[in-house]
Amino acid sequence: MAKQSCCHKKKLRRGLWSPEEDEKLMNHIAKYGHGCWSSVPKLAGLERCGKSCRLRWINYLRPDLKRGTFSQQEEDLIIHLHSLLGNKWSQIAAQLPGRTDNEVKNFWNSYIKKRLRERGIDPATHHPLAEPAACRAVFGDVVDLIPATAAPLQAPPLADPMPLDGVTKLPLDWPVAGAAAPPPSTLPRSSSCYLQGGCFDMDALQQHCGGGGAVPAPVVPSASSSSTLTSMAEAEHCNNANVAGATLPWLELEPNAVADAGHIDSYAGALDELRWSEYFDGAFQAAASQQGALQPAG
DNA sequence: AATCTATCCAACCGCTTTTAA
DNA sequence: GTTAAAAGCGGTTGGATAGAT
Repeated sequence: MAKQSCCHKKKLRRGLWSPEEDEKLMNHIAKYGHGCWSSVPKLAGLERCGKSCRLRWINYLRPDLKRGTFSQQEEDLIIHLHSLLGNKWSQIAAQLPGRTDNEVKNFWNSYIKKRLRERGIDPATHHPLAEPAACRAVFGDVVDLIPATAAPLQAPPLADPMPLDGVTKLPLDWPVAGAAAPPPSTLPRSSSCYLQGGCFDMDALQQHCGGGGAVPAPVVPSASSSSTLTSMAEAEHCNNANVAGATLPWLELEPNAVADAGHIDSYAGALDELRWSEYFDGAFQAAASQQGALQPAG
């Protein structure tokens, strides 16, 4: 027989919370704090299990919750952090003030995942959805720089479970794909892929290219509103494209020329679309052809 | 207007980790 | 060192709602 939850065992209320229950829980915590969660329902006069109370408080009642739709910056940050941490929702949420792990997880599953797939990126690996063989054909041995794990952009095992906390509590106004990045010394090594405009590991790449500055300057997208989806594409491919001598077409676009702020959003959207279509139609093929040119004849 | 379908999100479930006795 | 309880976490489910037919 399947194990029953604590709520089942004690025949406690389940399902959605009523405003009255919320009020009871709020009042109790406001007066006494939560203390031991298992004792909260009894003390607060609720027919819920402590676990349920805790969840309700954390995900819904906490006064410091932000709620509402996620901003572009938050979205960027989530994607970025997911590429580093994987499905560590609590750790990702810890970098987003006022957001809960549940909220971030839901946002990822219902929105970002879909967006990434639409863009041809595997949300699980942050790699293009292209066939591995085709990918290798295009990117050649540069692909070897990418760890063959499920999460290629993932940081190395973290000694501190949450080093990001101490090192880079990233401000939400930080321009993820914008202008100057924070000093590299303040950032996790593995973050360079996004923060510096997109390399998996500049050192490794440099070595791969023979060192001595053979690596082109990192590509720093100029569009202020460009999403991390774009950054990811850059992070995923810019090295490949650069190494292969291809220039990403959108880099020449000048969003600053769009003076009317009211059109920024639609412009950004259009720009995003343009980048992706041009990227796959242009730079991708350019890289492919370049790669082909590098292959021994025959 | 009725029905179907897709989407979103709050809440639950069960497992793991941490803490206290 | 062992054990049980509590807390934390990530995956999943189910209900509400919006949009399409």
